[in-house]
Amino acid sequence: MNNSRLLPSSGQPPTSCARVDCDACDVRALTFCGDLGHDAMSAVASIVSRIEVPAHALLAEEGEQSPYVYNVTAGTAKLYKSLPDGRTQVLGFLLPGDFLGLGDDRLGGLAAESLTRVSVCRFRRRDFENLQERIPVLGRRLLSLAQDEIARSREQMLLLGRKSARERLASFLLGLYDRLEARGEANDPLPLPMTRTDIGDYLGLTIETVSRTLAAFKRDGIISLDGVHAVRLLDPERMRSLATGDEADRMAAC
Amino acid sequence: MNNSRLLPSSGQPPTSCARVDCDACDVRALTFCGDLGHDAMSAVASIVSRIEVPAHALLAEEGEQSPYVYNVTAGTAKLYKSLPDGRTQVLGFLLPGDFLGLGDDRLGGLAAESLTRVSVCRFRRRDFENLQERIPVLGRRLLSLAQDEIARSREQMLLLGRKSARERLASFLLGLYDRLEARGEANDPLPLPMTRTDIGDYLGLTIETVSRTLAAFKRDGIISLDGVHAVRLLDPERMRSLATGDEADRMAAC
DNA sequence: TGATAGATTTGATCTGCAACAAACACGCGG
DNA sequence: CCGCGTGTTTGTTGCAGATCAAATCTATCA
Repeated sequence: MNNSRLLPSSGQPPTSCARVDCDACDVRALTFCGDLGHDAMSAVASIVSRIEVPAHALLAEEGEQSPYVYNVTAGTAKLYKSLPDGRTQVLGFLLPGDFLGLGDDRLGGLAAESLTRVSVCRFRRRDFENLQERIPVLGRRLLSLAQDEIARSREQMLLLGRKSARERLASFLLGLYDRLEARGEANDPLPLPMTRTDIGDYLGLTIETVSRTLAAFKRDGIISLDGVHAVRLLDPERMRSLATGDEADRMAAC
Repeated sequence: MNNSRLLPSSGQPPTSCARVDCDACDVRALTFCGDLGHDAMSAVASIVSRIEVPAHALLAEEGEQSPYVYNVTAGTAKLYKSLPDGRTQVLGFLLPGDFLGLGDDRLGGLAAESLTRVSVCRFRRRDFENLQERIPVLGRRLLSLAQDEIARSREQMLLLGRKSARERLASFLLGLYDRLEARGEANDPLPLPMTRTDIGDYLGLTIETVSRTLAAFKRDGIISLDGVHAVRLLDPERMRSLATGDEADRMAAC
């Protein structure tokens, strides 16, 4: 069913392995490297590999601990888990600046797949854990990232357990909008690199419901579709009230 | 709607504040205190208060950062988040040995309420964070707990997004069963200190569906009910295959 | 440019669970 | 021991979203 290529986990990296220039990195502030001093940074730089990953490649597989952890610097990836019969839940989308490697070594683990061409900083998990021992601030930074992740997961549990399809879509679009905003990336035509299937699997809906709900938003003048992989939020604040359930769909018949 | 009493957050503790004897603590191994040396332990002991909390008291409220973090040593509590119109999602149940304070200071935060009488070790958040700075192993231990939490949350997202009502109930019962097992606590008549409403809000179902599904399990001979607040899992392995969706309900009509 | 396969949209129908309703159990205080 | 309130079970009905089906769009490549 999933015919993605798995990245070779050893040997030469798929593409280039240029010398790493962390000073020029524009997602540093978003991840664990942000507030490291010069010595810590060179320790990090000494164990990193810059890798270019093609679209639709597996970065990690379910059921086995990935020997690597990653920091995404460009592109988009998805994290997901599946049931034996194929039902799958997308747990989140990784954007530039996001870290992959927290909690994915527990229980059944999770799978990670690039949706677009993706650039990552790759670390051997062992090396990375050693570094944590030696650089206390790194551990603290990771704990902070882990807490963000926990808070985000809880918000998503509320969505999956209690929100309607409209509220789910609104939350999703707005969440992406805000995350890109925070990164200083373009979000006015909001890019949607994932398929409708990915969106449905993220929101606990079917692709048909995703499609119909987007069509309804368009009819209601809340969004405009710019092809299949881009949306414009015509009224972000209206969208925000839809997402939180404030708006009890008062103006359905306008 | 929720008329629980909020614990006084200052002044004298609700009940006793006996001198703390961490050596005698039987949940130490389960939480962050587990592998601390003698010095670290006395540093922890110097900032802890042992508190007895009555049933149905709020330990933390949504929308504001609790000035405390807690370690549960006895009893059960629930964590939850709500939407403005009252729909609520229970995020988890705290059992003895569970830590409360990871990620609850982010975003809208969450509420925590005791279901039974609960004993906790309470720490002023500030004190606790200072301690983290001074005792590196503490931070590492918390990061590990945070990663467990992330993995558990992901499993729950899969449940909420993709599992049927039967699978959800089976997962819930089995999860509680296994957690009590891991703590060396009684689980054969499996105690259910929470209400059907709590279970429904945890699983993204209504109380009626919870009740009907339990009744169906009973008819199918998978469980027996021991009053309303205790269940016996008559065939844990059957339950396990139900929970993971392996069992495509092949034997419904027996 | 045209053929082809996969993705998306749209339509029709079905169903699992929600919503509403009412009977029932049980714990607690008088 | 009774009466009351809250929580639970059971019955009935309705609907949001799933499922099944088919038309349309889009991307890719010869």
